[in-house]
Amino acid sequence: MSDKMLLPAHFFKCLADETRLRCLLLLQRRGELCVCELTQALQMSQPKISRHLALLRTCRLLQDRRQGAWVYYRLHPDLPDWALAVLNTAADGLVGQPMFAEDAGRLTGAAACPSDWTDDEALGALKPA
Amino acid sequence: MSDKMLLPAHFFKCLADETRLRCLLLLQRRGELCVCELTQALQMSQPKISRHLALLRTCRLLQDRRQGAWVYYRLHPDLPDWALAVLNTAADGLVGQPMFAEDAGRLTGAAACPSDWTDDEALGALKPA
DNA sequence: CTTTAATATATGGACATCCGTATATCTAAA
DNA sequence: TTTAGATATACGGATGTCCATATATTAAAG
Repeated sequence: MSDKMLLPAHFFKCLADETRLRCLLLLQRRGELCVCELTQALQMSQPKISRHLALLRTCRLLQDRRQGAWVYYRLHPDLPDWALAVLNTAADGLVGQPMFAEDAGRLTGAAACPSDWTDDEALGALKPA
Repeated sequence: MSDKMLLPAHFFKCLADETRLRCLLLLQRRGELCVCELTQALQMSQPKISRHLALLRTCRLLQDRRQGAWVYYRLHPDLPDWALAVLNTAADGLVGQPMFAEDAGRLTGAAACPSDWTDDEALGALKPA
């Protein structure tokens, strides 16, 4: 859990929890999501989601970006090739399973935070406030 | 841990231990190995290897085959497509890392059990003894 | 039946993980 | 500065994991 290289077994431990796996697969598909969107998609308590996201950030699987009151998470851009390949393969293979499909479905619904911006807008606007 | 469908998070938990991951990747490459070969390749105690293999068999990731005093393990033929795809992707991406390359290297060395048979010979011969 | 080699399991302790609940932090706006 | 919403962390307790050691099982050979 330090700043060392990502060990394969450690990486898989991150995927070995249903909450974390569902977050990661959703982020692999959607690119970037805030905590409240994930909370709504997975229908879990905010502290539970937040705790797992913090774990994934500490392990360098996720990167966070603060924008006002919201914190957006995405897959870490420095993820090793093998890890990204595993995530992509897992997402491709599991996207059809009900649990993950339903998570994605709940995401298209009500969006309480400004998540309908494009990435460029989200990254460029409202920052030099 | 029962006879239910393989849950993704449960599958990844099986990969989340270094010993189990090394066994699985070796089996993905070599097809079939006995306990003593794995013990030698990973340089770990026999009870430790055996315990992890039993876990993987219980979870339906591995299938075992008894041949005389030896027990051979291989990836379970009924593994779901998504699980096999993840294993293949992981093996492709990790085969170059020292730890896994060294495991494979120790396998080519001294073979105490009749592991130099082909699969056909191993499956067909010496059975109606 | 005894021995030996290969493999499996039992036991118990050290440590890690996960969760719900409560509370703290942070930001924007009033 | 107060308020409110979004997010993070602390605290305990229940449960799970991993290991080393010792012992049991199984099969072939003698």
